[in-house]
Amino acid sequence: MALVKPKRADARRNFDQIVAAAETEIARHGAEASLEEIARRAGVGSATLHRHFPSRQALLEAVFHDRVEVLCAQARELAGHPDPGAALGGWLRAVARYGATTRGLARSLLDGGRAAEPPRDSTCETMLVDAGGELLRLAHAAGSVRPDASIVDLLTLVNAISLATEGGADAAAEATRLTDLALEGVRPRS
Amino acid sequence: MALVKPKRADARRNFDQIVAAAETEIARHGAEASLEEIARRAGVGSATLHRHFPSRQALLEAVFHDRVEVLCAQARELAGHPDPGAALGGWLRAVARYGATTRGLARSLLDGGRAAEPPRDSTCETMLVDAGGELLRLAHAAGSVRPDASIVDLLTLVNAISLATEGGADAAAEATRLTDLALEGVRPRS
DNA sequence: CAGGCAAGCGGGGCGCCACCCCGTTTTTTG
DNA sequence: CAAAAAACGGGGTGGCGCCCCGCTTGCCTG
Repeated sequence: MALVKPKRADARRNFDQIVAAAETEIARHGAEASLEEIARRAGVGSATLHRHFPSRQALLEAVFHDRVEVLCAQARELAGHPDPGAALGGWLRAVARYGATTRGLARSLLDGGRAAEPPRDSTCETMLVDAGGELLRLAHAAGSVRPDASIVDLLTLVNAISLATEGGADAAAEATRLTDLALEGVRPRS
Repeated sequence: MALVKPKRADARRNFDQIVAAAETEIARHGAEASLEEIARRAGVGSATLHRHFPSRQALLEAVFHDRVEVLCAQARELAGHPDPGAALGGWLRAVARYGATTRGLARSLLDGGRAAEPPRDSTCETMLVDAGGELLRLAHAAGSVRPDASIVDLLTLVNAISLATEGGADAAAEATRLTDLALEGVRPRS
């Protein structure tokens, strides 16, 4: 929470240019976009890219941080909703839709979960876990969610759906439909 | 259905050796294993590998064909089960477990679904769709599955779960748990 | 405002990979 | 057994991720 180590002006400029270039390049070619190409489009040597982002995952986190923050803000907003079960469901649907339509995001979150590296705080994954955890807590209290469902389970499920539907025709609709299926269950309600 | 074009003896031998090498190499390094390394271990030039398998997907299909066939056989067996809903559920759980514990399989099925290439029949995906479709038909008839759930939906869901849990500690248990969650629904049963 | 120094830069090299060309070898066939 | 057909594989090409190291640039102090 302390202020970040101040960077030199050119370093910050390059950092931003790399993130911007990565954003368009990942949107075009997915999470496996060429780092060399990103550096080229950012007008930067490839060594500079690797210095700022020691791993592909680090770059992905930087690219998607803002978008994930938006989802977290939505979660905080929904926390005031009168029906906690509906709030949680709605948020999970939103997460699924977001992941399915934003190329690379789902893959990024998946790898983030398995990172062998120092699980630095404030990763996209922990942000979502924290924001969603509160919604789940409320839903649990209201008895509208199975008690054995954890937030990590739910996010894994939703993220898996994003991953599987990403890139298909009308990925948003597909992701929403599958999320509905998983939330309501495959067996018909009595 | 007709007999396949007879191959030369050495061609068949190399084919088999490549598949065997790919099997161990994919088990070790996942679906993105190095094709060069596979060729090397098979004692074959890389050109030979590319001649037999024009795409990575083609190789994956060859490697996993037998294992998928086993799953399909299980489905046919379960078709005689007295409770069609339980039969379908059990089979989907089995598919999830299989995909989560067999490195590369889930990825292979996912890419297979989005293949831009000639969707040749008898792919792993169509095999599973056919075998599972029969189970779903029976379950639908018995009213133990939501009518709007298609077999493609269910397999996509289950495969997504495999993909997300693959590689984690105790992937089988995790995959089974998430599949349960999706089948029963996140909302508690009344 | 000037000078020194550390922080940052990026060209270029290394090792690995997918994919393909084409002269050579092996198998089949009549 | 010889010629045609089929398959083989060494080696080339282009691209990539990653890193080393001599050079440049911005910053901070006096």
